[in-house]
Amino acid sequence: MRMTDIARLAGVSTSTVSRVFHGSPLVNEETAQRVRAVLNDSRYIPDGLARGLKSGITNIYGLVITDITNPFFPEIVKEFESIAAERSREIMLTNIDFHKNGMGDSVRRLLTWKVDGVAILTSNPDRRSMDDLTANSIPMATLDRRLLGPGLSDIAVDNLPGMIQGMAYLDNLGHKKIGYIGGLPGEAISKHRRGEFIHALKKQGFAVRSEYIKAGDFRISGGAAAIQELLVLNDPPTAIFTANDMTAIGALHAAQKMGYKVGEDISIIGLDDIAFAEMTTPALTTLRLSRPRMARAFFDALDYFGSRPSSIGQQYTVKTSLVIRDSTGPAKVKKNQRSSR
Amino acid sequence: MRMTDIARLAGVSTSTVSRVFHGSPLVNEETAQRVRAVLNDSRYIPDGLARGLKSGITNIYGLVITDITNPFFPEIVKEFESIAAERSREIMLTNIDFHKNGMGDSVRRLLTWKVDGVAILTSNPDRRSMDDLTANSIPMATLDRRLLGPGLSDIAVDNLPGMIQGMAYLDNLGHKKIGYIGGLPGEAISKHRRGEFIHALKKQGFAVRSEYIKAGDFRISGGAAAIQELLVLNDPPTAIFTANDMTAIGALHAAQKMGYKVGEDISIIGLDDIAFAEMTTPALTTLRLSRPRMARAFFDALDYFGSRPSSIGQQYTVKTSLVIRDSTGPAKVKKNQRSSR
DNA sequence: CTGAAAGCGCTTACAG
DNA sequence: CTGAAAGCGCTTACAG
Repeated sequence: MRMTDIARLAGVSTSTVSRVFHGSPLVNEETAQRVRAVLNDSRYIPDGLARGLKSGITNIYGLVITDITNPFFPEIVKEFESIAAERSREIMLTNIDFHKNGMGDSVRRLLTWKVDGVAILTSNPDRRSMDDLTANSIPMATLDRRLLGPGLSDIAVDNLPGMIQGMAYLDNLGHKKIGYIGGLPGEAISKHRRGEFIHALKKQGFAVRSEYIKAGDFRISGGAAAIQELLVLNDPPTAIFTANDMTAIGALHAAQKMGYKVGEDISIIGLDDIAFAEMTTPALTTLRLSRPRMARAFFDALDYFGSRPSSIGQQYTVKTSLVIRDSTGPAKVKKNQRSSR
Repeated sequence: MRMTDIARLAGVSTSTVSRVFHGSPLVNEETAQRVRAVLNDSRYIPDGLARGLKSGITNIYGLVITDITNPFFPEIVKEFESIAAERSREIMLTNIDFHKNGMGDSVRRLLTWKVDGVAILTSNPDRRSMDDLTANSIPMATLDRRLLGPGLSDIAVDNLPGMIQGMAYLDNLGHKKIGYIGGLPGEAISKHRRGEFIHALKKQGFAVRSEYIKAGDFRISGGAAAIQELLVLNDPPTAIFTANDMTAIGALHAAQKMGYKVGEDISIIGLDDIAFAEMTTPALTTLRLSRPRMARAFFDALDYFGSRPSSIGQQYTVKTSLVIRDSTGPAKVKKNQRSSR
């Protein structure tokens, strides 16, 4: 059923149907009611292609994801979709992992569909692709890049509140020697996050010991490798922060394999609070990054540009907070350490 | 840059540009080369809206997901997207969890965008929505419903091979008493899956004991509740199959809380092999359901309809296979049980 | 082998 | 307050 059919049935022009459909006040109430009746009876569904072609607005937002199987992302996607559905927006999903051309292909496809905005959920979006988007006046929202521009907003993660809570909590438990397993060495986000760790460490009056700070890769394997190096030190840390939950989970398992009781012999703190953080044994103490808030920020960021796609974007920030579970506990004074004095 | 501009630059009509762009052989090679040069130089990106409006083909596939945060789905979505990208198809994602109108809104939105097909990744798609899709000649592929029709294919999961392997494996380990924690009682898939369990049980010559078969809900909580009932029996099972990994993980944690050593005192077998199955402690023995194969089947199912959206669909089947990890081990003869004789 | 023309289903100035 | 008309950027018979 096309708008033309509705118009014929209601005895008006398509112009009027279109106005009624979009709730324009420029229509006589009686006429509007008649049209609405026909619209409902026929269960009219508009043609998004025609509407988009004519108006230049598709109400589609593109979502560029690094790797949807990383449990951090589905929760954001879900919330984002939920908000989008409420506002009659669509989501076009592109996963860029394993695509040889990086973001290039994704963006090309998104441009084909004239999306109204793109949420880029990767820490390393490539410059060329972003330029293509800018050239076509398509607004973007990025993750933790902290760079703004025309049609470009950013959603940053502020780990400091959670880190500071975590340090105070560890201090209470008697910990003094705090380690850190970071993200991939090359990435800006890794550097920033490590900075936050050091800042919180100092704030609590803990010593900054460079041998306690290792790089990871945001994955299970990196966490496992790094904690092995830390636990093998002569005077190892008694508690360890990590750059994300995957790293913490890797560290947790590796420590267990080495014979440590996590939460007793060694305390481990994650970051993100993915759903599986409470499924590990012991359940993971972590810094929660609210996924609903992230999703809301991304949506707001894109929505903000509305009809002015080239206005300067805004910086949004989402804070973390400490969630205490069982992978942390009182600092343990090792018996063999005492006896060796 | 529109096609009109390309035509002007190349000194031909838009008809010719269109033909060249789509690789039609009806164009003189010299002309084609000239057009291709302009196409490349200008980095022409077609307008999907205009193309779709005119041709009736969008190359967009809709994906209807129950809950993207259930780790079973992202892996399918990822593979599906990867195949789609290769074939220049788009994915429009709709998550139906928490949407009051169930699939209704999702389908309405998908109809607005004239998607070429819809993959429905939920065990309970509502009839009305499917009828709407059928009425609009939009092909569908469903998950484990085992019903075909015009424009309707199905991807079934065959758990028997994995179940049978699992039974033989348990038999070797000396187990005789095998329990099962199923899915949500109402759903057809739960009934089917339980049937497969019983079939495999008999095939291995194990006794079918109704008190060993409990319902779950495909979630952590259901698995936890059910295993508590099983372990409290006078003569409890020594090994337990589950309807999915989430159920198994819930069971694993609950058993541990009750003081059981999983893999020693009690063996637990999951189903799916989600990524986190190897992250539990102990790592989960499970029946793997290949997600790449599932995704491929869904894509093929939709692709199959091509230009005949109303032809009768096909039944696809994906088999499971046993993956042995640490949540299973030799059957234990309980000391107190022996002494109580 | 190539182009002029119609038309997909809408929206939106414009005229009345 | 309402409608006729143009046009968004393509594709596709049709004619030559």
